[in-house]
Amino acid sequence: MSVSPSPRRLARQDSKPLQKGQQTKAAIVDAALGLATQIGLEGLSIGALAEVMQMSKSGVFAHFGSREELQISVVREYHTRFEEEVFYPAMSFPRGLPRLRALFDNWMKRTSVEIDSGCIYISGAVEFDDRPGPVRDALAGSVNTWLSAMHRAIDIAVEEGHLRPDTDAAQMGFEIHALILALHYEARFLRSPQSLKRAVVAFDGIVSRYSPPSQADQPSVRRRSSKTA
Amino acid sequence: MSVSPSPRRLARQDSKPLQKGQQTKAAIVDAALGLATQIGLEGLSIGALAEVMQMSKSGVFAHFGSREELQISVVREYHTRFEEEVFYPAMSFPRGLPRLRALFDNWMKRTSVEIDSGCIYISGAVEFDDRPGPVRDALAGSVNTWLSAMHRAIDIAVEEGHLRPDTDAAQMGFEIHALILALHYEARFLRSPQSLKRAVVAFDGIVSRYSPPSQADQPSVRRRSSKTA
DNA sequence: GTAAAAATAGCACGACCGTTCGATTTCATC
DNA sequence: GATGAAATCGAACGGTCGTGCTATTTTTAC
Repeated sequence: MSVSPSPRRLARQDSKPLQKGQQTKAAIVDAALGLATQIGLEGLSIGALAEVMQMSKSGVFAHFGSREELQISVVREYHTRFEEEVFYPAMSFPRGLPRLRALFDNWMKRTSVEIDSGCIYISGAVEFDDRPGPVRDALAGSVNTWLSAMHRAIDIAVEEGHLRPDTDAAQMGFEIHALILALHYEARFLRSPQSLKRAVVAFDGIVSRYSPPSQADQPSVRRRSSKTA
Repeated sequence: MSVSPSPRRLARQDSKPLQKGQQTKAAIVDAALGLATQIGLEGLSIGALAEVMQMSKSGVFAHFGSREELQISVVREYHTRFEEEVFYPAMSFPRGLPRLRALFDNWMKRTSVEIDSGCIYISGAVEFDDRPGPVRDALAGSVNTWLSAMHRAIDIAVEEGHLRPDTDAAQMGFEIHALILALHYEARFLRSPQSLKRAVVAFDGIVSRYSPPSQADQPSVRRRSSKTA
């Protein structure tokens, strides 16, 4: 947690004054997220987490009451950061294609370029696709929220005339999602250095396929603001 | 193993006659593969495997000598079946686009339609992307072999004139691979029933983008043998 | 400063893990 | 059927796991 959740904030309103413990809980979740992005939500163990935090196992455990609750906290924290680093920054871009492209760019960076790479939306999907329960629900809920946001961005691009009027947002979203998954796979597992470039090229291909026929036959080159020029 | 490895076969040539044990070892690997496709290679435990096989833990263990060797055996078995069910059947299709499409169709079915779905090339990639060792090597080797085979199919389609001469096989392979990953993700984790259709539509989109300009502007509809007609 | 409350530590439990080893059973071969 | 080898079992070891208890320390509130 770079920005502390300001423990004093909730001192008002009732008798629960949000003590110091909440602060260390946030620190624990932060460390847990770091571990989870490397070894997965299932690989996350309270013992290892306690060692990183230099605390006792039971001290860590007491903050959550169960391992499952810890995992859910991690998913929620990841959701928050994903919003902050991928979604909100893209919202300041102009409606339509520029915004959609910003979403994709941020998503790519978040997923496989950053130091602590490894996306728990991807690893978690593999770990929990056969395991029902609250962790899976939290995971799927976050992913669906994010995918819906992307669909909305596509719809806006259609409204703005940047994409064909008959564009199926779910279909195009599927194809964009696919690129992120392939980027994650080939960059992280196969260690193919070309994959980032491949994802960008493929994204341009998708966009050109959904572009209205009025535009050039091959608008596949990058055009961030060339439309206004 | 539906077809037994014929224990008598090696009775010649030297003193190792390939006893009955090899047969049960094959049965163990078969059961292990079933477990691994559901809970992953990492989730595979010798105890659970022994229970399925109705054997003692040590009886199972003795066939492999280590858990890692068991995992590698599972990867090799999966590789063999993947070849048999995806690669070889497609080889009987005509060179070029029909064969490439057959590869994709078989791959789709294998990956997310069959009963025991869950592809260890996908789950394994997530589990071992940060964990070096022989299991990871075996996994990456198999995947690379398969991806290379697909690249060759693309190159053949170029030779046959079914795709543009400047087609980058690695790029197009990346995009096709992406569709399989998205299909696995959305069908298996998000349980979206539309995903198979989306993958097919997206594949047609990719093919049309790499099709030579001589063909129609929108050859995105299925055309298995319409070219000859 | 003192007392209540919250946070943390220490310890132990039962369960499962991979692995080892010696005993025992099953098999292949003469 | 006897014999040696191969396959399998049973029990145990050290380890880690999540979790539940009871102290003890630290923080908060008056």
